[in-house]
Amino acid sequence: MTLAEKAYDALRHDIIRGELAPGRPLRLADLSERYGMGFSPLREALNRLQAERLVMAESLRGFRVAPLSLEELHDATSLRILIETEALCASVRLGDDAWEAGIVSALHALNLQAGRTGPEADIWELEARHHAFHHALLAACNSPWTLEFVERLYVATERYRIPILLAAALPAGRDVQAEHSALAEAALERDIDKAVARLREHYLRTVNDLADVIRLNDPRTARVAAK
Amino acid sequence: MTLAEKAYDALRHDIIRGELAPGRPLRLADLSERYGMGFSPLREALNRLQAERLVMAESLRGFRVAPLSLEELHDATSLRILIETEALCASVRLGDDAWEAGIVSALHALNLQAGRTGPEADIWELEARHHAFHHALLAACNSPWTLEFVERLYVATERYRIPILLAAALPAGRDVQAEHSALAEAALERDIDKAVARLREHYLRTVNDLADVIRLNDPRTARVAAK
DNA sequence: GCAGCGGTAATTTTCGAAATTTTTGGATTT
DNA sequence: AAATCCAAAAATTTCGAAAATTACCGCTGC
Repeated sequence: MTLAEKAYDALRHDIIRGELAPGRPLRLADLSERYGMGFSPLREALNRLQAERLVMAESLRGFRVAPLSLEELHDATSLRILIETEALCASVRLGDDAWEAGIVSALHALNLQAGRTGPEADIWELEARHHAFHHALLAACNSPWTLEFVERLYVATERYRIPILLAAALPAGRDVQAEHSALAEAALERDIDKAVARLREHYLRTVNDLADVIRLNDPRTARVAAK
Repeated sequence: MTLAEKAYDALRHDIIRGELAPGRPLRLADLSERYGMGFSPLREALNRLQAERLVMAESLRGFRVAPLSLEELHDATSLRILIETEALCASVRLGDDAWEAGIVSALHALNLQAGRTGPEADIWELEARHHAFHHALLAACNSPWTLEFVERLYVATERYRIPILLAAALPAGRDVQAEHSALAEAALERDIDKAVARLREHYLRTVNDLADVIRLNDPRTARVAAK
């Protein structure tokens, strides 16, 4: 693995997890020290991330972490629902035994981690298994372009979930694991309409929860929201 | 404009137009001579194009122009229809006077160029206006993510149209300009169902024409197709 | 005939410094 | 006091060479 690839993985990892905060300038001298390499591999990684919209670049003024906005969250979620519901339809139609097994396996692993508490509870392991579960549902859709866009939108929206993940601040009255199980159940039963409806509901609830948290944390709306 | 940006534009341009053929290795020494710059800006451009799937990279083995395949054409077209029909719905719902004017203007410019013959006929100017027309239809959808994906899929499918463009080899019996006019008409009438149906038809006809030409040019299927 | 093996050439990758541009801070002027 | 300008500092961008890896080619041995 080349240094440029390591730089890409490390930067992407740190941006997605929020260790490099949205909007933060990415100075080459800093990154060079942080990741222990020269400018060349870093610039190559930054250019790749720029094309993925995780990094913004301005001519002769360097790079910064792409900012977040409530508008973008809604935009990305709407498109996600459109693309993922279509992909889910295709997967349910085309999925074979391996697809079913992948869903069962990913759901089980996700539930195991979700049930862990104390020192075993690792929010990032949970996040990885959540990602894997959603991917497993769509894996049989047989469309590389769809899977690429799904991945792009997953990453784009994952950054918005970090405050909730870190605070473990899910609203009371929502059982996300039950939603996942019901989603898997509908898919395995090959009930397209039910599966699609549950996927859409799952995302709409998530985006609403996220929007609430973001509004609460936004100083401009904090007073209004606190009413 | 930095050299890296010039390199990105030039490489993208040459790949899309087929001047750098699909599958061709992109050696840095060649590119350095071709574009008159050092390795650094070229590598940055290649990394951006890799993220856009116009270039494939393999660790320590350099870059090559991304190959084409009939499967990818069908995959990209299906997804294009899904995303663009949704974007067209939104545009028809949200579009204002400027949106309507943009469509009328782009259609007129496209028709002007399509009518030109002899030395005035410039296939690449026609292509640019075709691109602009399709963009104008969706420009009011108010979704940056959608527009990015539309652009990605347009570029991905444009490479397949080059043989037809260069040969001016459209099948007899198809009037593409009439399709464009009908599409614009339905959109301006705010008839969502009609506009969406015409857009879908437009793309399905195109992909069928392209598939025919590709099969004809493919030595493996040439004999069968010639029957 | 051909699979394996060295060694050379070609190529990619990375670094460090030079060139270029932007930013900063203070002195000067209006 | 605000605006302007200039030089120093900081940052990005680019180059050219060094380092590392792969590809090629003739050779050997079976």
